[in-house]
Amino acid sequence: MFSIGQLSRRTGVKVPTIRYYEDRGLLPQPERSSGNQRRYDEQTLKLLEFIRHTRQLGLPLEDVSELISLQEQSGPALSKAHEIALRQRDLLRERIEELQKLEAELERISNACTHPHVEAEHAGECAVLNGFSDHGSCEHAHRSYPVGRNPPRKTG
Amino acid sequence: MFSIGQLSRRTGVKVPTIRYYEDRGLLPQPERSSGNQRRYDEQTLKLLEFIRHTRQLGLPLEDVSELISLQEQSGPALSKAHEIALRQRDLLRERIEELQKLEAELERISNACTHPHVEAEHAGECAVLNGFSDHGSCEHAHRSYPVGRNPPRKTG
DNA sequence: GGTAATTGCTCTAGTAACTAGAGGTTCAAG
DNA sequence: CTTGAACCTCTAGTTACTAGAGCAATTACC
Repeated sequence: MFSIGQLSRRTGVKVPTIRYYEDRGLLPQPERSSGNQRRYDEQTLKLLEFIRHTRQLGLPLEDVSELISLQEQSGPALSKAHEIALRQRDLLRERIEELQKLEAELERISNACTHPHVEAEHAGECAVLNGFSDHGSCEHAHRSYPVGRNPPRKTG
Repeated sequence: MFSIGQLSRRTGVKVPTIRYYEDRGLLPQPERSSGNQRRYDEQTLKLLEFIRHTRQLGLPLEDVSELISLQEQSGPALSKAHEIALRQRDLLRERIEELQKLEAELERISNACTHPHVEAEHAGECAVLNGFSDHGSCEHAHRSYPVGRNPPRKTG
Protein backbone atom coordinates (compact mmCIF):
# COMPACT_ATOMS: atom_id res chain seq x y z
CA MET A 1 0.00 0.00 0.00
CA PHE A 2 1.52 3.27 -1.11
CA SER A 3 0.54 6.87 -1.62
CA ILE A 4 -0.33 8.74 -4.79
CA GLY A 5 3.04 10.46 -4.73
CA GLN A 6 4.86 7.14 -4.67
CA LEU A 7 2.65 5.84 -7.46
CA SER A 8 3.52 8.95 -9.39
CA ARG A 9 7.25 8.51 -8.87
CA ARG A 10 7.16 4.85 -9.76
CA THR A 11 5.23 5.34 -13.00
CA GLY A 12 6.27 8.79 -14.13
CA VAL A 13 2.64 9.88 -14.28
CA LYS A 14 1.96 13.16 -12.52
CA VAL A 15 -0.21 13.23 -9.42
CA PRO A 16 -3.03 15.36 -10.86
CA THR A 17 -3.04 13.16 -13.92
CA ILE A 18 -3.58 10.07 -11.78
CA ARG A 19 -6.54 11.73 -10.12
CA TYR A 20 -7.80 12.76 -13.55
CA TYR A 21 -7.65 9.17 -14.75
CA GLU A 22 -9.59 8.13 -11.69
CA ASP A 23 -12.23 10.74 -12.48
CA ARG A 24 -12.44 9.49 -16.02
CA GLY A 25 -12.97 5.96 -14.76
CA LEU A 26 -9.71 4.57 -16.13
CA LEU A 27 -8.41 3.82 -12.69
CA PRO A 28 -10.65 2.32 -10.01
CA GLN A 29 -11.41 4.27 -6.90
CA PRO A 30 -8.61 3.27 -4.56
CA GLU A 31 -8.73 2.44 -0.90
CA ARG A 32 -8.24 5.32 1.47
CA SER A 33 -6.19 5.84 4.60
CA SER A 34 -7.97 6.75 7.83
CA GLY A 35 -7.32 10.36 6.85
CA ASN A 36 -8.90 9.96 3.41
CA GLN A 37 -5.71 9.73 1.41
CA ARG A 38 -5.46 7.37 -1.54
CA ARG A 39 -3.68 4.06 -1.04
CA TYR A 40 -2.60 1.96 -4.00
CA ASP A 41 -1.44 -1.60 -4.59
CA GLU A 42 0.77 -3.22 -7.20
CA GLN A 43 -2.18 -4.10 -9.39
CA THR A 44 -3.15 -0.49 -9.84
CA LEU A 45 0.46 0.34 -10.58
CA LYS A 46 0.43 -2.21 -13.39
CA LEU A 47 -2.77 -0.74 -14.73
CA LEU A 48 -1.37 2.77 -14.64
CA GLU A 49 1.72 1.61 -16.50
CA PHE A 50 -0.54 0.09 -19.10
CA ILE A 51 -2.35 3.40 -19.47
CA ARG A 52 0.86 5.33 -19.68
CA HIS A 53 2.24 3.07 -22.32
CA THR A 54 -0.84 3.15 -24.48
CA ARG A 55 -1.01 6.93 -24.16
CA GLN A 56 2.59 7.15 -25.29
CA LEU A 57 1.62 5.12 -28.30
CA GLY A 58 -0.82 7.89 -29.10
CA LEU A 59 -4.08 6.16 -28.25
CA PRO A 60 -6.82 8.49 -27.05
CA LEU A 61 -8.16 7.81 -23.56
CA GLU A 62 -11.36 6.52 -25.08
CA ASP A 63 -9.44 3.70 -26.75
CA VAL A 64 -7.38 3.07 -23.66
CA SER A 65 -10.60 2.69 -21.76
CA GLU A 66 -11.82 0.19 -24.27
CA LEU A 67 -8.63 -1.82 -24.09
CA ILE A 68 -8.90 -1.96 -20.33
CA SER A 69 -12.36 -3.39 -20.47
CA LEU A 70 -11.20 -5.86 -23.12
CA GLN A 71 -8.66 -7.18 -20.68
CA GLU A 72 -11.44 -8.65 -18.63
CA GLN A 73 -12.97 -10.39 -21.60
CA SER A 74 -12.15 -13.30 -23.82
CA GLY A 75 -12.84 -14.80 -27.23
CA PRO A 76 -13.85 -12.80 -30.30
CA ALA A 77 -13.98 -9.52 -28.38
CA LEU A 78 -10.23 -9.57 -28.44
CA SER A 79 -10.02 -8.97 -32.14
CA LYS A 80 -11.13 -5.48 -31.23
CA ALA A 81 -7.78 -4.95 -29.55
CA HIS A 82 -6.02 -5.99 -32.69
CA GLU A 83 -8.15 -3.61 -34.66
CA ILE A 84 -7.27 -0.73 -32.37
CA ALA A 85 -3.58 -1.47 -32.72
CA LEU A 86 -3.80 -1.60 -36.50
CA ARG A 87 -5.81 1.56 -36.75
CA GLN A 88 -3.38 3.41 -34.58
CA ARG A 89 -0.46 2.14 -36.60
CA ASP A 90 -2.09 3.36 -39.80
CA LEU A 91 -2.84 6.71 -38.27
CA LEU A 92 0.78 7.01 -37.26
CA ARG A 93 1.93 6.12 -40.75
CA GLU A 94 -0.19 8.79 -42.34
CA ARG A 95 0.94 11.29 -39.79
CA ILE A 96 4.58 10.52 -40.35
CA GLU A 97 4.24 10.98 -44.07
CA GLU A 98 2.56 14.31 -43.64
CA LEU A 99 5.11 15.51 -41.16
CA GLN A 100 7.91 14.54 -43.48
CA LYS A 101 6.43 16.66 -46.24
CA LEU A 102 6.04 19.56 -43.88
CA GLU A 103 9.58 19.15 -42.65
CA ALA A 104 10.86 19.33 -46.18
CA GLU A 105 8.91 22.49 -46.71
CA LEU A 106 10.24 24.11 -43.58
CA GLU A 107 13.70 23.09 -44.64
CA ARG A 108 13.16 24.88 -47.92
CA ILE A 109 11.84 27.96 -46.14
CA SER A 110 14.70 28.04 -43.68
CA ASN A 111 17.32 27.61 -46.34
CA ALA A 112 15.86 30.36 -48.43
CA CYS A 113 17.31 32.85 -46.02
CA THR A 114 20.51 31.94 -44.27
CA HIS A 115 22.35 35.22 -44.66
CA PRO A 116 22.38 37.63 -41.72
CA HIS A 117 19.69 40.25 -41.84
CA VAL A 118 21.10 43.67 -42.41
CA GLU A 119 19.54 47.01 -41.96
CA ALA A 120 18.62 47.60 -45.53
CA GLU A 121 16.37 44.59 -45.74
CA HIS A 122 12.65 44.98 -45.71
CA ALA A 123 10.03 42.45 -44.68
CA GLY A 124 8.70 42.33 -48.20
CA GLU A 125 11.92 40.72 -49.34
CA CYS A 126 12.47 38.36 -46.44
CA ALA A 127 12.67 34.93 -47.97
CA VAL A 128 11.48 33.24 -44.82
CA LEU A 129 8.32 35.26 -44.56
CA ASN A 130 7.76 34.86 -48.26
CA GLY A 131 8.28 31.16 -47.84
CA PHE A 132 5.59 31.02 -45.23
CA SER A 133 3.29 32.93 -47.52
CA ASP A 134 4.13 30.89 -50.53
CA HIS A 135 1.55 28.23 -50.53
CA GLY A 136 1.63 27.68 -54.26
CA SER A 137 5.02 26.02 -54.32
CA CYS A 138 3.95 23.16 -52.14
CA GLU A 139 1.72 21.08 -54.32
CA HIS A 140 1.14 18.28 -51.87
CA ALA A 141 -2.15 17.95 -50.08
CA HIS A 142 -2.14 19.63 -46.72
CA ARG A 143 -4.09 17.95 -44.02
CA SER A 144 -7.38 19.45 -43.11
CA TYR A 145 -6.66 19.44 -39.40
CA PRO A 146 -3.66 21.02 -37.81
CA VAL A 147 -0.46 19.23 -36.99
CA GLY A 148 -0.05 18.60 -33.33
CA ARG A 149 -3.60 17.75 -32.55
CA ASN A 150 -5.47 14.54 -33.01
CA PRO A 151 -8.09 14.75 -35.70
CA PRO A 152 -11.62 14.85 -34.37
CA ARG A 153 -13.12 11.43 -34.04
CA LYS A 154 -16.77 10.71 -34.51
CA THR A 155 -18.58 9.20 -31.59
CA GLY A 156 -19.82 5.73 -32.24
CA MET B 1 -15.72 43.14 -50.99
CA PHE B 2 -17.05 39.74 -50.09
CA SER B 3 -18.73 37.97 -47.22
CA ILE B 4 -17.28 35.69 -44.58
CA GLY B 5 -18.79 32.68 -46.34
CA GLN B 6 -17.02 33.53 -49.56
CA LEU B 7 -13.78 34.10 -47.70
CA SER B 8 -14.27 30.71 -46.12
CA ARG B 9 -14.84 28.99 -49.45
CA ARG B 10 -11.90 30.69 -51.09
CA THR B 11 -9.43 29.80 -48.33
CA GLY B 12 -10.79 26.55 -46.94
CA VAL B 13 -10.92 28.04 -43.46
CA LYS B 14 -14.24 27.51 -41.71
CA VAL B 15 -16.43 30.46 -40.90
CA PRO B 16 -16.28 30.16 -37.09
CA THR B 17 -12.53 29.76 -37.34
CA ILE B 18 -12.25 33.05 -39.21
CA ARG B 19 -14.22 34.78 -36.49
CA TYR B 20 -12.03 33.08 -33.93
CA TYR B 21 -8.89 34.42 -35.60
CA GLU B 22 -10.42 37.86 -35.55
CA ASP B 23 -11.09 37.52 -31.82
CA ARG B 24 -7.53 36.46 -31.25
CA GLY B 25 -6.30 39.50 -33.13
CA LEU B 26 -4.75 37.58 -36.01
CA LEU B 27 -7.14 39.11 -38.49
CA PRO B 28 -8.07 42.79 -38.36
CA GLN B 29 -11.62 43.82 -37.63
CA PRO B 30 -13.15 43.99 -41.08
CA GLU B 31 -15.48 46.52 -42.55
CA ARG B 32 -19.16 45.83 -42.11
CA SER B 33 -22.17 46.02 -44.39
CA SER B 34 -25.06 48.30 -43.52
CA GLY B 35 -26.56 45.27 -41.79
CA ASN B 36 -23.44 44.61 -39.68
CA GLN B 37 -22.10 41.73 -41.74
CA ARG B 38 -18.37 41.34 -42.27
CA ARG B 39 -16.96 42.46 -45.62
CA TYR B 40 -13.49 41.41 -46.70
CA ASP B 41 -10.99 42.45 -49.34
CA GLU B 42 -8.20 40.62 -51.17
CA GLN B 43 -5.60 41.73 -48.67
CA THR B 44 -7.34 39.98 -45.81
CA LEU B 45 -7.71 36.91 -47.97
CA LYS B 46 -3.94 36.88 -48.49
CA LEU B 47 -3.41 37.21 -44.75
CA LEU B 48 -5.80 34.39 -44.00
CA GLU B 49 -3.99 32.18 -46.48
CA PHE B 50 -0.76 33.00 -44.73
CA ILE B 51 -2.29 31.99 -41.41
CA ARG B 52 -3.67 28.79 -42.84
CA HIS B 53 -0.38 27.82 -44.34
CA THR B 54 1.62 28.46 -41.20
CA ARG B 55 -0.93 26.56 -39.15
CA GLN B 56 -0.61 23.64 -41.51
CA LEU B 57 3.11 23.77 -40.93
CA GLY B 58 2.31 23.21 -37.28
CA LEU B 59 3.08 26.65 -35.91
CA PRO B 60 1.04 27.61 -32.86
CA LEU B 61 -1.11 30.71 -33.21
CA GLU B 62 1.24 32.57 -30.95
CA ASP B 63 4.05 32.15 -33.47
CA VAL B 64 1.76 32.93 -36.37
CA SER B 65 0.87 36.13 -34.60
CA GLU B 66 4.51 36.98 -34.23
CA LEU B 67 5.24 36.31 -37.88
CA ILE B 68 2.39 38.59 -38.87
CA SER B 69 3.78 41.45 -36.86
CA LEU B 70 7.23 40.77 -38.32
CA GLN B 71 5.81 41.34 -41.77
CA GLU B 72 5.47 44.98 -40.97
CA GLN B 73 9.02 45.30 -39.78
CA SER B 74 12.45 45.31 -41.33
CA GLY B 75 16.10 44.76 -40.54
CA PRO B 76 17.39 42.53 -37.76
CA ALA B 77 13.92 41.75 -36.47
CA LEU B 78 13.54 39.47 -39.44
CA SER B 79 16.06 36.95 -38.15
CA LYS B 80 13.33 36.09 -35.68
CA ALA B 81 11.31 34.67 -38.55
CA HIS B 82 14.21 32.51 -39.54
CA GLU B 83 14.54 31.33 -35.97
CA ILE B 84 10.88 30.36 -35.83
CA ALA B 85 11.19 28.38 -39.04
CA LEU B 86 14.26 26.55 -37.79
CA ARG B 87 12.74 25.79 -34.43
CA GLN B 88 9.63 24.40 -36.01
CA ARG B 89 11.70 22.28 -38.38
CA ASP B 90 13.65 20.85 -35.46
CA LEU B 91 10.48 20.16 -33.55
CA LEU B 92 9.13 18.33 -36.55
CA ARG B 93 12.29 16.29 -36.88
CA GLU B 94 12.17 15.14 -33.28
CA ARG B 95 8.52 14.37 -33.60
CA ILE B 96 9.01 12.31 -36.71
CA GLU B 97 11.72 10.26 -35.08
CA GLU B 98 9.57 9.53 -32.09
CA LEU B 99 6.61 8.63 -34.20
CA GLN B 100 8.71 6.25 -36.24
CA LYS B 101 9.75 4.41 -33.12
CA LEU B 102 6.19 4.21 -31.96
CA GLU B 103 5.08 2.98 -35.33
CA ALA B 104 7.61 0.17 -35.17
CA GLU B 105 6.32 -0.75 -31.77
CA LEU B 106 2.72 -0.82 -32.89
CA GLU B 107 3.77 -2.91 -35.85
CA ARG B 108 5.34 -5.40 -33.47
CA ILE B 109 2.23 -5.43 -31.30
CA SER B 110 -0.09 -5.90 -34.25
CA ASN B 111 1.97 -8.67 -35.75
CA ALA B 112 2.12 -10.53 -32.49
CA CYS B 113 -1.46 -11.55 -33.01
CA THR B 114 -2.66 -12.03 -36.54
CA HIS B 115 -4.57 -15.24 -36.07
CA PRO B 116 -8.37 -15.07 -35.63
CA HIS B 117 -9.52 -15.03 -32.06
CA VAL B 118 -11.27 -18.20 -31.13
CA GLU B 119 -13.47 -18.99 -28.22
CA ALA B 120 -10.88 -20.69 -26.10
CA GLU B 121 -8.64 -17.70 -25.95
CA HIS B 122 -8.53 -15.60 -22.84
CA ALA B 123 -7.51 -11.98 -22.50
CA GLY B 124 -4.53 -12.93 -20.44
CA GLU B 125 -3.04 -14.61 -23.46
CA CYS B 126 -3.93 -12.01 -26.06
CA ALA B 127 -0.65 -10.98 -27.60
CA VAL B 128 -1.97 -7.59 -28.54
CA LEU B 129 -3.06 -6.67 -25.06
CA ASN B 130 0.14 -8.08 -23.69
CA GLY B 131 2.00 -6.03 -26.24
CA PHE B 132 0.33 -2.88 -25.00
CA SER B 133 1.23 -3.83 -21.44
CA ASP B 134 4.75 -4.77 -22.30
CA HIS B 135 6.65 -1.66 -21.70
CA GLY B 136 9.92 -3.39 -20.94
CA SER B 137 10.57 -4.53 -24.46
CA CYS B 138 10.74 -1.05 -25.86
CA GLU B 139 13.98 0.33 -24.61
CA HIS B 140 13.80 3.64 -26.41
CA ALA B 141 12.96 6.77 -24.51
CA HIS B 142 9.29 7.59 -24.61
CA ARG B 143 8.41 11.20 -24.77
CA SER B 144 7.13 12.85 -21.66
CA TYR B 145 4.14 14.37 -23.37
CA PRO B 146 1.62 12.45 -25.41
CA VAL B 147 1.66 12.03 -29.12
CA GLY B 148 -0.89 14.12 -30.87
CA ARG B 149 -0.52 17.21 -28.76
CA ASN B 150 1.96 19.97 -28.91
CA PRO B 151 4.30 19.99 -25.96
CA PRO B 152 3.59 22.76 -23.50
CA ARG B 153 5.56 25.87 -24.25
CA LYS B 154 6.80 28.24 -21.62
CA THR B 155 5.59 31.80 -21.90
CA GLY B 156 8.36 34.24 -22.68
C1' DG C 1 -42.60 43.56 -54.14
C1' DG C 2 -43.25 39.37 -51.30
C1' DT C 3 -41.57 35.35 -49.24
C1' DA C 4 -38.54 31.58 -48.32
C1' DA C 5 -34.00 29.76 -48.04
C1' DT C 6 -29.61 30.74 -46.99
C1' DT C 7 -26.23 33.06 -44.74
C1' DG C 8 -24.92 35.99 -41.29
C1' DC C 9 -24.72 37.87 -36.28
C1' DT C 10 -23.43 37.28 -31.06
C1' DC C 11 -22.91 34.51 -27.24
C1' DT C 12 -22.20 30.46 -24.56
C1' DA C 13 -20.54 26.03 -23.89
C1' DG C 14 -18.13 21.87 -25.24
C1' DT C 15 -13.95 19.11 -26.94
C1' DA C 16 -8.99 16.39 -25.29
C1' DA C 17 -5.99 15.70 -21.86
C1' DC C 18 -4.39 17.55 -18.86
C1' DT C 19 -2.17 21.67 -15.65
C1' DA C 20 -2.30 25.25 -12.11
C1' DG C 21 -3.90 27.32 -8.15
C1' DA C 22 -6.63 28.22 -3.82
C1' DG C 23 -7.43 26.94 0.63
C1' DG C 24 -7.46 23.49 3.80
C1' DT C 25 -6.01 18.61 6.03
C1' DT C 26 -2.97 14.66 7.07
C1' DC C 27 1.21 12.36 7.43
C1' DA C 28 6.16 11.36 8.67
C1' DA C 29 10.43 12.95 10.65
C1' DG C 30 12.86 14.83 14.27
C1' DC D 1 4.70 18.04 19.49
C1' DT D 2 5.88 20.73 15.90
C1' DT D 3 7.04 21.55 11.26
C1' DG D 4 7.08 20.90 6.49
C1' DA D 5 6.02 18.05 2.83
C1' DA D 6 2.55 15.70 0.77
C1' DC D 7 -2.20 15.14 0.40
C1' DC D 8 -7.34 16.52 -0.19
C1' DT D 9 -11.30 18.83 -3.15
C1' DC D 10 -12.73 22.13 -6.23
C1' DT D 11 -12.50 25.49 -9.80
C1' DA D 12 -10.60 27.46 -13.71
C1' DG D 13 -7.23 27.77 -17.44
C1' DT D 14 -4.78 25.87 -21.58
C1' DT D 15 -5.01 25.24 -27.37
C1' DA D 16 -7.45 25.73 -31.37
C1' DC D 17 -11.18 25.26 -32.52
C1' DT D 18 -16.45 23.35 -33.09
C1' DA D 19 -21.44 23.23 -32.11
C1' DG D 20 -25.59 25.18 -30.98
C1' DA D 21 -29.24 28.69 -29.64
C1' DG D 22 -31.83 32.41 -31.03
C1' DC D 23 -32.21 36.04 -33.93
C1' DA D 24 -31.14 39.46 -38.13
C1' DA D 25 -29.75 40.27 -42.89
C1' DT D 26 -29.28 39.00 -47.55
C1' DT D 27 -30.32 36.67 -51.80
C1' DA D 28 -33.13 34.00 -55.05
C1' DC D 29 -37.11 33.35 -57.21
C1' DC D 30 -41.80 34.26 -58.73
